Amino acid sequence: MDDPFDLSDPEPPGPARRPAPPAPNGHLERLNETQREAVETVDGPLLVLAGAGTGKTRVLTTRLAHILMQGKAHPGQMLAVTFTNKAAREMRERVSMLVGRPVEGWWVGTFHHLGARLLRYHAEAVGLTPNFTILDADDQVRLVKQFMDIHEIDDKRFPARTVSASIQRWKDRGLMPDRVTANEGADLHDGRVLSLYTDYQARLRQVNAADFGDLLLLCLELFQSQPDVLARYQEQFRYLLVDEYQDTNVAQYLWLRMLAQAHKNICCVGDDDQSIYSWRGAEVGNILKFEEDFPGARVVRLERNYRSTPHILAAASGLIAHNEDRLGKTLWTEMNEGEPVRVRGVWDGEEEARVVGEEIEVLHGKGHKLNDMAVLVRAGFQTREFEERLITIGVPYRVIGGPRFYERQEIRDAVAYLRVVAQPDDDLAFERIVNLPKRGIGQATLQPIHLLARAEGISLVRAVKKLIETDEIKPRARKSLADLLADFDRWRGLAAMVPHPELAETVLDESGYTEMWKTSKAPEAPGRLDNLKELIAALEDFDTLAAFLEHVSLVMENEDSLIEDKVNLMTLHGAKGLEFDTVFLPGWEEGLFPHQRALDDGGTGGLEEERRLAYVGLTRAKQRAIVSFAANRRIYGNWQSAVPSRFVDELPDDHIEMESAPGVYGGADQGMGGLSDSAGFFGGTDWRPRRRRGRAVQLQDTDWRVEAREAPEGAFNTGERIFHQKFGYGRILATDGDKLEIAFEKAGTKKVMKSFVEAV
DNA sequence: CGAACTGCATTTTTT
DNA sequence: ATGCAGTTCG
Repeated sequence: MDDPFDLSDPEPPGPARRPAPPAPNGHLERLNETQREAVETVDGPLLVLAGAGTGKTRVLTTRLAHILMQGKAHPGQMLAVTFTNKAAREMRERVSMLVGRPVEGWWVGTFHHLGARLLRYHAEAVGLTPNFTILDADDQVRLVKQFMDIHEIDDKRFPARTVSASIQRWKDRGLMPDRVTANEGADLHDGRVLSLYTDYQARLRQVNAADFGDLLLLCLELFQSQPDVLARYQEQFRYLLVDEYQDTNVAQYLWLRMLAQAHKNICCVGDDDQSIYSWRGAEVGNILKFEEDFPGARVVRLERNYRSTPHILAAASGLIAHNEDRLGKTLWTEMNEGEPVRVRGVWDGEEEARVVGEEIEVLHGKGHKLNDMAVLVRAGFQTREFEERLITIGVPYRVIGGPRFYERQEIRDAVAYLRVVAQPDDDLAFERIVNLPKRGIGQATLQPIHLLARAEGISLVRAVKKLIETDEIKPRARKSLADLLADFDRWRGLAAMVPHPELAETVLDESGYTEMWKTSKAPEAPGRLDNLKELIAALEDFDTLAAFLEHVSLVMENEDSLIEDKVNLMTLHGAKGLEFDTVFLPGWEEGLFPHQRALDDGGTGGLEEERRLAYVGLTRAKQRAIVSFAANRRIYGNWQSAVPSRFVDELPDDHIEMESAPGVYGGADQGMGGLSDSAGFFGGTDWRPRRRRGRAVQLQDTDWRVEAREAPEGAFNTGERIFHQKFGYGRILATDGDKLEIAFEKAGTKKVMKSFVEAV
């Protein structure tokens, strides 16, 4: 597909080539009334409000298949846009499945992917060449950093990360530097951030690069400056489909609106109650005002839920009803009642993890798959406690959303080498590897190069070329640089001769990069070498080096095979779009969830977004949801008492069941005294959840009184040998308030509550 | 130029 | 507690 306007499908259009329909409308029969309406309302703007678990993906894919099979459009005339590559891939697969053969030539992908594709065809029109580099978040920050000093930005108050984020936010709103109002620009460090943005943008052009925001913004620029180009795409895209519309930002909205103008067949699918990304520029407003933006729009609500039990659904609905800013939906289901959502107070994070671990073991023992269970936390660091616990009890788990393959240092280094070869003016890549492995090129050498590059508006590599002719650089460094440039040239020559995986291997070897890790005695060095091998292997999957590099910038993803049976640990954000039989929702405490930070700088809106997060969490559960909160939590190394989240109180009583921690441990009297005066969390020994006055609490007070264990208070001395129910025998290393640091014979050194320890 | 030290912040994340 | 980044010293 080199011609952007080439609409041809591999096969000629027309009824003759339509796939032999297994049953013409067979796909529609598996849909309910409203789903069917959403699928069949093909012409004109359509907003599908798809509540959690209402079969959104099925509607989406069936709709696309329907359009194709009705012969309304051929693939090249359809554009379907998603946020993640995973979603795009799924859509591609499922539509092909429905149609009964691979669908080729349609525009499916992420906003950025499609934006990049358009820009490659029209790069010159926006001041780039077609092989422009796509900068990832890390590159952006480093580029910003280079301008910090020139603009005299106080990096205490405005670190490069923050400045970069501000630029991103402007871009999210479709604002190039000249469009940011003076007023608003002045707000940020007297306009210094804005002027940096101007320079940053100019620099991107100079080095033939685009950041993520540009992939959309430059499209907008293109469409504005070349109406004929826009017109041809408008004509081409007869049917547009947008997934997760509540997550779109202004730039994406503008992009869509422009492209949809001719045929106005745009279908946006989303759920305002699941909008949890405002902090990265998403505008819930887009979904709230769809009907204004596209006059005559139909709105279809998908409200029948196929995922969760009535109790779970009711709990989630009751919670989200506390939000004001919503379109409103009423989810219902025909499933059997199921279990109420369980809500459990525990003493501290450790107990929380232990109790979750026990529950997992019990369920697993009853034949439930670990894959069907998930622990969803508010913040990444919270997974640690659960990981430790799961390791101790030997339950396999995976953490979803950890560091990704292409974000690893060695991979980024290697990719930088490839970028330097493929994109000669790629400054960021050049800087990354210029002294890696060590070539004796430090700040002193780099500075004049930067100055020249800046002064003449040329790339660093070009500046180096000029400077090594002079004696401005010390001989040693000059030699190094000259050698390096010679290497670059040689590699570029080689690029035409050998397949790119081989080229990559050569580059990494000859540059000394591989050698660097081979000789490294760092414990992680062998792993890094393995990763480099994996990278070379990954190159085989691409036709060209350029294709690979685009993939690296745009498609950084984790693929953890779901083949092995493991418990899933992830953040609530990471869980959106997923579902599990059993969902654990720990850490429901004020300050942690809702997160203090969201409250502080998000105000009411921030709170509502947190509540939507809670809603997302609950609605991930098919069979069981277990919410928990701890009375004490260690935050940044020190213990703090905690108050249960307001969200706990917002769960409707009829659909929850308050529990004490099961098992012999459980809260217990011990240490309660120290707590009751601070947080008022429990009312003395007779602990009962706060503020749940007089309502139908399932368990009686007596149930809350957990069997007290004979905990020999204060009887422990350093060096003493003890026994712990879970960790076994050990020796006390130190005492720390209610806790003891103990060297266990099997489990290693841990801090445990005094109350769980018995003298031997 | 590189290694050690000190200080500081520490939500969420895709592309 | 911990990690990262910037600074300082060898």
